[in-house]
Amino acid sequence: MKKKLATLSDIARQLNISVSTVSRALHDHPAINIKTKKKVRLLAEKLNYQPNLLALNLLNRKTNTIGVVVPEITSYFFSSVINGIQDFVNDTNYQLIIGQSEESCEKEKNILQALAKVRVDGFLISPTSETVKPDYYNGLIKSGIPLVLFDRDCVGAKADKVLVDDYDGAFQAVEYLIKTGCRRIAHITGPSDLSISNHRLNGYLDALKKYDLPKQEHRIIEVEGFSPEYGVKAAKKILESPDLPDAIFAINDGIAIGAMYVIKEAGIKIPDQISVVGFDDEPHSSYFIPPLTSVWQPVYDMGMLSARILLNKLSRHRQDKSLRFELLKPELIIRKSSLNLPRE
Amino acid sequence: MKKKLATLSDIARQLNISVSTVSRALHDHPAINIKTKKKVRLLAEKLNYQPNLLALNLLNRKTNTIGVVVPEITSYFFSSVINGIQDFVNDTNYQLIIGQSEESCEKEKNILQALAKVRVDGFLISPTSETVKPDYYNGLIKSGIPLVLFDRDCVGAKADKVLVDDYDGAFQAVEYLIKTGCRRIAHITGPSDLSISNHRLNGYLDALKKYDLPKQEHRIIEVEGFSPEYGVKAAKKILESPDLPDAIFAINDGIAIGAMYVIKEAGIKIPDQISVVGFDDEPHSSYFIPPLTSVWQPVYDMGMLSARILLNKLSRHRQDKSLRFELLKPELIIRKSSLNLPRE
DNA sequence: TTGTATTATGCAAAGGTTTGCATAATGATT
DNA sequence: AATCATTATGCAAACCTTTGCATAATACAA
Repeated sequence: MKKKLATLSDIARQLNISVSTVSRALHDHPAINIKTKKKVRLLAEKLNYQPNLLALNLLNRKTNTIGVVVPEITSYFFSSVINGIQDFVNDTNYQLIIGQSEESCEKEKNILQALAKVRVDGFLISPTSETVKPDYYNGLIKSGIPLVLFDRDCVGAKADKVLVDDYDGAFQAVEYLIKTGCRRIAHITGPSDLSISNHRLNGYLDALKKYDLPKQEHRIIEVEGFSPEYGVKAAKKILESPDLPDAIFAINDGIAIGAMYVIKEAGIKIPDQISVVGFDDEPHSSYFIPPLTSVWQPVYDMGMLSARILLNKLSRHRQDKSLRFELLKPELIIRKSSLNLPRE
Repeated sequence: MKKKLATLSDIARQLNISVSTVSRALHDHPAINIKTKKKVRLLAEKLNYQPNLLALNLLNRKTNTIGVVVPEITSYFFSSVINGIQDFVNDTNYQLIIGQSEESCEKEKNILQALAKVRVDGFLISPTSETVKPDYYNGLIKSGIPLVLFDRDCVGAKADKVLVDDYDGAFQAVEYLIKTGCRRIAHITGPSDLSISNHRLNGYLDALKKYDLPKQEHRIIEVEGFSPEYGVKAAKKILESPDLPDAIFAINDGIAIGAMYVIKEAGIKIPDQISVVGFDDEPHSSYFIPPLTSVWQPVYDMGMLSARILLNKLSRHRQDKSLRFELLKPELIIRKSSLNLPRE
């Protein structure tokens, strides 16, 4: 049943002319007689001729496909970035192939390998929390496949990078907490190999330092994942201590939401007793009670920009060695899970 | 810099044998001398020979790629289905190309067209809420591209279908509400062209009927979208009326969450005064206070199964005309946004 | 009529692989 | 020595398109 589509030679045969003439006619080549062109176009239309992209791929040694590899697609964060990528790519004739590394370095490598095998023209990658060495990335780059890293950094990778200024976002959040009178600010941080964890942690620490607040080890809790259940765990640990914090700055909204749940269940008032601030500003977050204060990130723009940089690089065949490093600005969105005015 | 990878003819030249021998040697063809095979394999290894898939695609007239088209990827629901698809496909040598229709029939058509052009071997589609005629789908099928519809139905499409028994899920939810003493149950329904809206609405209506409760038009509110802000709008409308419901069954969790927000802000107690039930059982939903009662759907399995059916179909070259219709069972997850025991 | 310019078309290679068929080379049989 | 069977290899077509170069066909000038 697999209907064979019409090819150039079908048209050529029916019109008793050569394949090359047909090809040129359809491309409006000046050397072709106008009457021939008309005949060819008419028949092509009638036969619903579609150029065979597989043949073109082979000829041009490119697929017009780019590989996107993210830790997971079920999170609002990454799916929104992909959204931005999609929207940019939509206006081009590129297609997206998407892979999930599930935070596994091994798995990431397999995906990259598979996608290199199907000859994607370039990569957009957000490294796993395990990926610490840039070797494999650099191998791909060296073999001629350009690559843009987004959201998460991998130090030493010779790739373009589009990141968010996590340090700044964290600093804003914590400075704001301090200005509203919080003095015992806890931080729930992420996997320590992850660039964003460290940048946010540093932002937190530097904000404390700026206002001469002590760094207190026991107020820094590390979690291994980003979903609410890890927030629940962390918050329970925090509440066990008799020395309660007056604010919690969580590495992301998922964690913050888990924490809020535990805190409210324990009968502690948010924000009167404890302020809570998240990171990501997920759409759901503003429908919690109280709505969650959070650091918004330009996720969609990050996707758009990453795609733009990659496609731009692909379009200039002579590759220039220059690498772009973009640092997008996050923004603190203040809602009711934190105070508006200094406490008492 | 674009390094050219080794080809069969590179190997052949160096070994002074023909390309076909090399090809056969690498495929362990019985007619090839064992010593030749060894030589070839050794050199192939050394040159890091990778078969050029573009050439194979052209030769086999297939790409080992399948197109997935969903209304949006940023929702938990669809991204989880994709997750299931990915996981199934991972163990094969198929790749996924993903498109977003954004609930626009026009856009969906464009995507399908583009993907057909790049010669995907098959489609996994969840139709938009606008897609009412199956013509374009059937066109694709007729042209030889198999197609599996998931989650949302399109009546008349001659495709395999993997759906969830939305009717049953809604019926379960509403029957449970009735059994816990609710008598004035409102329903927030979705776009009326959408199969899932109708099935859930019918489940709601039939449950009422079974318990001799009247269908009350003013308790049925239609929304055009699935995110919380639509739930807010709908709930406001419901609260305007003096005749408050004692339960709200929302078409999905997003709507339910928006509604809960408004209800709680209005100082109405959940579930004491109004029970709220959603649909989808998103991970966030259990961290609201009160945690949301919701109808869980086997999203991941739906993805897995859809992919399995499609790949199965692709593997048997003689296509059989038989179409599968799978109806997966949802499950009511009772939490604290609804009563456990009959009221009063 | 011959030569030159102009215009329109075709040939063939390239891109990399697989595979049916033909053939070369070897060994065995009579 | 001649014939046959066996084993190993190569040729060429097919998948479909683009494009440099050659050539055919026509018109025009000398």
